[in-house]
Amino acid sequence: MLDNLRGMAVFASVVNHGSFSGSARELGITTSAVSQQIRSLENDLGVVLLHRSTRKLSLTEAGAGFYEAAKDVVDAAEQGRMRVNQLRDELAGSLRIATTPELSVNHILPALSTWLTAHDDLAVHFLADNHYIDMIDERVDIAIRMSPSIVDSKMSSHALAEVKQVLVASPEYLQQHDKIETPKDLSKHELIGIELVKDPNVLEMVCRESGKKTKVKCNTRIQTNNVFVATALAKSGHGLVRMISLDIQKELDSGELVEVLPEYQLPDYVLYAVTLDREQQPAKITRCLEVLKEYFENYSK
Amino acid sequence: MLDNLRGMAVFASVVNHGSFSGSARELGITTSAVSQQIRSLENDLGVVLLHRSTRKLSLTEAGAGFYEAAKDVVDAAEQGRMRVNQLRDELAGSLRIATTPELSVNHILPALSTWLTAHDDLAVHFLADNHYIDMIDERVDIAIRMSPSIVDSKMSSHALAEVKQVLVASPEYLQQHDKIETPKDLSKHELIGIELVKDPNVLEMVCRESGKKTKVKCNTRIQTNNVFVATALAKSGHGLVRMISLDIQKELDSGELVEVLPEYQLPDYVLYAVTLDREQQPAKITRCLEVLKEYFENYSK
DNA sequence: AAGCATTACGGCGTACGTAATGATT
DNA sequence: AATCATTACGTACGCCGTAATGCTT
Repeated sequence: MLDNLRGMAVFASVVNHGSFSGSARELGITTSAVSQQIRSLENDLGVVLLHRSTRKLSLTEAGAGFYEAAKDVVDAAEQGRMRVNQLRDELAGSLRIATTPELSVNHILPALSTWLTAHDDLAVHFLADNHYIDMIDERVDIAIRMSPSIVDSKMSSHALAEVKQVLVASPEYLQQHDKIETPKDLSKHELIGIELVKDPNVLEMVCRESGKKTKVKCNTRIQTNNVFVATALAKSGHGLVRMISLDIQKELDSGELVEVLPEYQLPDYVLYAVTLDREQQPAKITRCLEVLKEYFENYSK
Repeated sequence: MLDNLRGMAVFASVVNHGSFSGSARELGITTSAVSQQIRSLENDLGVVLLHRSTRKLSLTEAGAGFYEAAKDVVDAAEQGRMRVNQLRDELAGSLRIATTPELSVNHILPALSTWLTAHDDLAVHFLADNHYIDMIDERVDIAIRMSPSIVDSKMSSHALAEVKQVLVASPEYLQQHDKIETPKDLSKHELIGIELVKDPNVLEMVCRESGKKTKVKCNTRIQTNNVFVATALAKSGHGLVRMISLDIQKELDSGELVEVLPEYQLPDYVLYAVTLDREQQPAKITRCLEVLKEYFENYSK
C-alpha cells in the first residue's frame, strides 16, 4: 500500500514530459534519480512500463494503464494539498464557535458581525449552550469561556476581557425590601441563583475603599441556569441577582435594574477564548481571535 | 509533487481505522512510524489534521478535506497496481504481432487460431507488412522474422523452426524449357525475384551427396515483393521461384508446383519470433510464444 | 493494568548525486 | 559534439524500530 508511491509520481512526470531529463528538471532531481525510480518501479511491478530508445520514450500497454493511475495519484495529492492550503490560509470553510447563549447574543455576535459579513465564504456555526462541551467531539474551533474554567492541557486560552461581576436588582425590589447598606444586610435578601457558578448563594465582596473582604450567604429560593431567565426574574422583582456586567449592561443603562452596593465589588471574571492548539491554526481561527480581542479591548476603554 | 505521498497513504489508513495502532497493524509498521509520518505530514502542511485524545481520533476540517484526497491517492495507486497485474498475468488487453502477410495467413493464424478463440479477452492485432517496422513505435509485442534479420541489442530472438528454401516451378514451365539437371543449367532460366531477400538473382546451392557448393546467377526479369504474387507467377509458368517451403507447401502437395533440383539444397532460414525484452514479459506474450513454438515443433515432425 | 500515542535515539536502508559509460542524432 | 539514459558507487537523509514516557479507561 505504501509501495513506490514516490515512483508513481516520478513515472507520471516522466510520461508527461516524454523524457527522463525533462522530468528530472521539473522534480528538481537528477536524471539518475529518475532512472532509478523507474527501474525500481518496474522491478516492483514485474513489468516493463516504457521502452526507452535514448531519444524517444514509448509506453508499453502496462505502462499506459499504469500511467492513468499514476496521474490520478498526483492529481489527488495536488488537490489535497491545495484544499489544505485553502482551509489554512483563506477565510473559507467552517468555523465553529461555542459560547453560552447570553454571551453569544450580547457580545460575540456583535463583535463578529461586520467581520462575518466581510467573509461570506466562511460558514460559521454558533454552538450556544450552557453545558460543557467537548471541543474535539463537537469540532469546536473557538470556545468562549469564563475563568476559572476547565482547560485541557492541549488547549490554550486567550484572555479577551476582564469582566466585572455585579449585584443587581430592580428598583421596585429595593424599594419594597430592607435597605442594603453593608454586605451583612444581604443575608436577609433573596438571591436568584445561577447554577453556572460554583457556589450560587455565596457572595464574596470586597470593599473598594478598605479592601476588606466579606463573605455573605443569601437565601436562594429561585434558581436557573439561564441568564436571560435570571434577568427577567430580577426585573420582575424576585430578588437580587449576581451577574456579569456584560450581560446586564443594557438593563443598567435603561434603569430597569440598578447595582446593589456599588462600593463593594465581587470577584472579577476573565473572559477567555479557548482553542485546541496554539500552533498551526488555520487563518480563520487566528483572525477570529484577533477580531474578538480587538473588540473587547475597545469595549473596556 | 513528490512530497509526503507516503504520509498521505499512512494518513488515509489511520483515518480508515480510526487509530494509529490499527493502521500500523495493517501497514505492517509500528505505531511509532505512523505517528512520525502523521507528524511530518502535519508539519509539512502547516496544519493539524487530526486531534488525538488517546482513545479517540477526530479529524479537523482540514484533515477531513485532506482525507478525501488521500483516499483518492491510495485508491488510484491500488487500481494502477491491479491493472498492471492484470495486464501482466492475465491473457487480456492487446497483443500486437507483426509478420509478413504470407506467414500470417499460412502459419501464424493457423498456429494461434484455437488459442485465440480460447482467450477472448485478448485483442490481437496482426500487423502484416513487408516493410521493416519499428517494434517500439508500432508497439509490436512479437515480430515473426526470418534470419538473418536485423536484431536490436534490446531484442531477443526465439527460434521457431528451421525453414527450408526450395526452388520451384510449374510442371508446364519445366516441360517447355530446357531441362535442369545441374545447378549450372539454371543460368539459362528465368528466376522470379523476390525483393525481400538480399541477392534476388543469386542462388547458393549445396549438393546433398557431395556437399559441394555452387553459386548460380539467373536472369530476373520479373520481380515482386509479395510471395502470393510470386506464387501466382510461378504457377502461370513465368519462371522459377525460390521460396520458403512453408509458403509453398500447398502447391507442392497439389502438384501445381514442383521442386527443381531436389538433390541440391538452398540455405535454410530460421523462423524467429522476436520480442523486445526477455525479462518481465506479460503472460500473454510468453504464452503466445509457447503456443507458436509448440505449433512449429509439431509441424516439423 | 492494559491499550494507545508520543518522543528520543540509534541503526539501517533507500534515495540521491557524482561521475563514468553508452547510445542516439 | 551534444543530449540523453544507464550504471556503479559512495553518502546522507529518511524511515523505522526499540524503549521509555504519558495519557486514558
